[in-house]
Amino acid sequence: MAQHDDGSVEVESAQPGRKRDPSRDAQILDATLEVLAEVGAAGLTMDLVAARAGAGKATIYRRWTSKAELVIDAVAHMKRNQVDLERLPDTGTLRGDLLGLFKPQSIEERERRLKIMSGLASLLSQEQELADAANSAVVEPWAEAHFALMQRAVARGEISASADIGTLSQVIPSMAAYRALVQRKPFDLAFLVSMVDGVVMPALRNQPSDLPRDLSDHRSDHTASRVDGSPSPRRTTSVRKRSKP
Amino acid sequence: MAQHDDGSVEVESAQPGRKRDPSRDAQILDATLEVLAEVGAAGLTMDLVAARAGAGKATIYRRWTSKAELVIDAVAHMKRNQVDLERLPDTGTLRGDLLGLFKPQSIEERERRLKIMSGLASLLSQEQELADAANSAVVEPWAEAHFALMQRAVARGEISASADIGTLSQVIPSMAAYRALVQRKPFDLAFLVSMVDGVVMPALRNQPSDLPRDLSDHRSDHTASRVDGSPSPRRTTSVRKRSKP
DNA sequence: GTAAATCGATACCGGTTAGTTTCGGAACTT
DNA sequence: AAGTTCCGAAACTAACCGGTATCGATTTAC
Repeated sequence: MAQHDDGSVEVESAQPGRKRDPSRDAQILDATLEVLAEVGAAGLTMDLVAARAGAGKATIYRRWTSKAELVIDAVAHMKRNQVDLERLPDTGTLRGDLLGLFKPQSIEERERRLKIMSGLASLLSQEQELADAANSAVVEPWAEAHFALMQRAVARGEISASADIGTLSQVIPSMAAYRALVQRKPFDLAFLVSMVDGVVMPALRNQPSDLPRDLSDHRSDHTASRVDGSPSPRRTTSVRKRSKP
Repeated sequence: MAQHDDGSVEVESAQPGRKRDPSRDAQILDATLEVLAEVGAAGLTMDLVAARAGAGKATIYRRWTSKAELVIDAVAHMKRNQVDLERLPDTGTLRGDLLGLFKPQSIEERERRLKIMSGLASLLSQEQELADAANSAVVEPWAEAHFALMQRAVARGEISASADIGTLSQVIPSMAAYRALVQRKPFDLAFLVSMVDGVVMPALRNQPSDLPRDLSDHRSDHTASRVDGSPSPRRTTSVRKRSKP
């Protein structure tokens, strides 16, 4: 900023002409998020965003240099109104607090966020199939292994039979995958040890059954379907073609 | 299949000519995975795959109808050689078994898988920035909230101060994100309850410190950086441009 | 009122890439 | 050896899309 002799700071002399509306930015970012949630990042085009925002492409390029920057900015934009750390639930018990996080913040807002997140992943899965394939190729077998190990530990009496090993067997594989996929941190021994010693082993040493239940006690719908620990039937994603039409 | 009067089944009469080599399929799928790991799904082109496989594009299109099917098939293909449920470690303790899973299976093979998975997500992160933005917009604030709640529960004496709340505060948000991103299952109350009652609460009720340690006791490098539970400085992903060059 | 600046719309350019076609050669069957 | 089928290479087509340029309309400061 240029400093003048008289100590005044140089001000851009006001020019005639229309002013750029800054609130337009948010509208465009919102439109971007909507398109993202609908067609996914793979199907997102600048023309779609422009049409949705009721704007010209030129207007968008006047504000962001590229599609990449627009999308990144839009995703960062959705941070606003996220969980408010000043207004946390306070029910007296940790369990109540954790569950309380579910309701207070507008539930449809979280739904929207997850939809956008799915839209991002629809990069991953223009066809949902791809995400399925990745999950069943990497995470599921791993979770099955954990499940089998835990089941064996139950059998030998090392851990309580009432532990929710269906859920617990998915914790490390899922978090490792998320870590690799999004956080891009290595799956190293340090991570594994803190997961085993900080999460899984402590959890296994407690029976969840003697905890208070103030919400309906849904049993997990996502527990491993392999109750016997047997290997799952290998899902053959056979999309091979036999002959061309 | 046509049935004849004499009871014999019609057999395709063998024709002269070269036979299609089925092992070529696996080579092409492997090439696809290699390319996937190197340039990501976004940068994957049929020409790259063909070149890597030493094949013509026509050969690929003779076997798969589209790029999407090829990639899905390739991802499903990598399921082979996954964790072998028949050869699980057996160290006598669950903790040992869980940690034992880390070594036995060829470690570079798992590295490769995670690389492929990252390749898939490089859709997500043509620029790593996008994944960062998504993570810090959705998961991090959520984990911070959990961290704050847990810290409060420690302060009031409800849970042990030795619990690894840095790691534990990330469990539910990360798994919810993975669930939304890849598994495409809803984040509903049933899931939340089984995570809270099956994983987090049981884990919090145990001190990890009195567990046996037979591996170096790395403390988690991934614990929440907010040790005081204060809201993080809002990361302004400001990629906006000021003026066109 | 007028000049400057932004606006939405639209046409356009250029690069990329999925998918097709063609072709000469090689392999396998009879 | 002959006939047939598959092969890799490469040229080709067509579509899509990011990004730019242009234009007439509109707004606002002076």
